[in-house]
Amino acid sequence: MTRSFFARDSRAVAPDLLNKLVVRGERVGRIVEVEAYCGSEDPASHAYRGRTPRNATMFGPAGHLYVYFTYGMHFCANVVCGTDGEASAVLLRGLTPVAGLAEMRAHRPLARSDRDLCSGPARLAQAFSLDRTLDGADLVIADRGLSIEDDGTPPPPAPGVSARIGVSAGAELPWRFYVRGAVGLSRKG
DNA sequence: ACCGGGATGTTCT
DNA sequence: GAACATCCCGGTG
Repeated sequence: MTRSFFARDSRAVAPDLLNKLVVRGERVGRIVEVEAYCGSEDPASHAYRGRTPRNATMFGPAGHLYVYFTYGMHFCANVVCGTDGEASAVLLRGLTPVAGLAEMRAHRPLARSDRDLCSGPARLAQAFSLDRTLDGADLVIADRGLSIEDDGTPPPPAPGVSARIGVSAGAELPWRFYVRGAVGLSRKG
């Protein structure tokens, strides 16, 4: 994808990311669920209370990956959006496994089925081996072998929209977007 | 199928 | 010292 694709408000980028591909070597997944986080205007965003060492990548230029560690054991991955200094991002929450499933399984030994390889933000991070070493990777130039690609499949004309999952502050904001009925959603829908 | 609780440690108050 | 953009397992129905 181009830099300008990401350099918009995360609430605009999020639905446009649906049906795009996450590519890392043999591993490929189609994006079916995302959430937008909007910097200073969003109480659920890590950037709400300003810049810290942890969220520094969010404040940088668009098109880079922001990876954070949570619950003492999980990584989650965001795509940085907006303009430099703005701190808006899109959380990747669910992918349909497309290729490289054997490699994904190897990194997700506890997954009950292939449907669960990438059906959640920490699950897909595990399946694609996304950790701290990927924080800041430039997705536009396939930095560290990771990129987001367009295979010509358009986003759904009418995506599912709901409140974001697992947040307390800003719980009412409808900034989760998903492909209805897709394999790899973090919840049935 | 659905629900409840424990794991585990970084980050910020 | 509390909260945390979660996951997994084992219980029950």
